[in-house]
Amino acid sequence: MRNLTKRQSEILSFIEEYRSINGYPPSVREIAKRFSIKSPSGAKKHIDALVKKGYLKRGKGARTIRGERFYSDNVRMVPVIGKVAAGIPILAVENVIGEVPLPEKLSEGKEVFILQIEGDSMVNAGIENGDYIVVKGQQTAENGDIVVAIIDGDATVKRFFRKGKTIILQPENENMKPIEVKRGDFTIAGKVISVIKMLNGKHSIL
Amino acid sequence: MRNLTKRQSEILSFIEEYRSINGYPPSVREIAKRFSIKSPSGAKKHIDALVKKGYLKRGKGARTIRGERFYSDNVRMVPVIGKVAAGIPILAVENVIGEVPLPEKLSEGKEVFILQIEGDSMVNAGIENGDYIVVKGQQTAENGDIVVAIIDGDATVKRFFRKGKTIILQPENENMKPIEVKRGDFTIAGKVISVIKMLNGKHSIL
DNA sequence: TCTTATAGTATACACTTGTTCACCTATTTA
DNA sequence: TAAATAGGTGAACAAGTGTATACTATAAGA
Repeated sequence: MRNLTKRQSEILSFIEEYRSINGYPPSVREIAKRFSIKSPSGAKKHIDALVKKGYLKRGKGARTIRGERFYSDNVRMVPVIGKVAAGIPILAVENVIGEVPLPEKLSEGKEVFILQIEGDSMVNAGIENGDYIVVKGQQTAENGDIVVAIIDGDATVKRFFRKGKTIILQPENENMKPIEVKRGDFTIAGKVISVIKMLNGKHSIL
Repeated sequence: MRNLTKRQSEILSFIEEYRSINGYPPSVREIAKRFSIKSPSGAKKHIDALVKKGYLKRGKGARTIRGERFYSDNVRMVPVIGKVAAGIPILAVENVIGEVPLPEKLSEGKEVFILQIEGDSMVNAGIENGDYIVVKGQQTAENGDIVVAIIDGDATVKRFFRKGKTIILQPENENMKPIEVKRGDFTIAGKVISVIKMLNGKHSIL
């Protein structure tokens, strides 16, 4: 990546901003208009320079300016689950207290939901009381995965291990002991794919 | 939002996917081609239906299809900053490696950006190597805030304290000592408002 | 039965858009 | 000094693109 002139940098910023706001890139003439350049060829020179320096790419046809960076801007609405009521499936509408739009990489797969953590059993994994976890709904897990497990109707977050026929749910807290599950009323609700910590005032994601 | 027909749903998905891959939406004829519709007006009918049902909006000119749910006002595109190059302002385009849409509560204010953490100096605050922090750009801070500080061109994340005239940058790691800053080349880039931990495969938010 | 919505074909047209070419002026570099 | 780079103007043109119109056909509802 070579250095940009002040003008080129301004124009690149405008293209990014325009695209971010509108969802599609500006036309050459719109760029020219924004910078009071009176001829489309004037703006084109800048675009060509930005392409040459590796900041932009061009497709065929109208409005096909493309930033070299990858834009992961698919957004999916993800339900936020409140206190899980006993006997009601975790994703049932009764448990949903809100919805949050999350980007693709934070909401991979289809059955994704958000839970707020109560308790300190996973502090050593960086998951603290009040944090939100993004959970990918699945019924299986591999050794070492952090999972949301339902034991006798109560949801709990632990690290999952299977040793032969017994399943061990391991807290990440030196003051707490692992839970050994022997096929009681036990299901895996999902796997934790990311953690969101709110440090602002209300500590709320909604 | 009214229901979509199977065909309309397919076409909406294609538009979203195309835009996600290319950075700009498809033209009417490209949509027609993809679905072996032999006339542009055939594809246009579907677009009109999707607009009517509230899933798409149209601008003026070529390739100005806009997905309605991507750009609801409670989502804001937030730049992801790569390695901060010396001498270049942290938010300059040269440092930006991508963009991620974040919900309102995760992107409050205007000058918000995302940084990836290098190092373990804040582990006791639940901020670990590889985590992403959402930073609200501001030049001041209050005692106890976790801030991104620039010292001699290097960006560092620490807890901020001011005692009289000296500023103390406190790591959250028992193995590290606090840094005392005496008004050298020191600026605050922003305050950390949330932390995003990626536990999935690639640990990448992009 | 009539109406509406969905889905598609074919043709035509106007406007948007990208691009090229010639020409101009500074500033920087070899 | 000559050459390259950056920045800009103006006119003209070809291709891409959106849209309108007319026509056909099927399925669902009132």
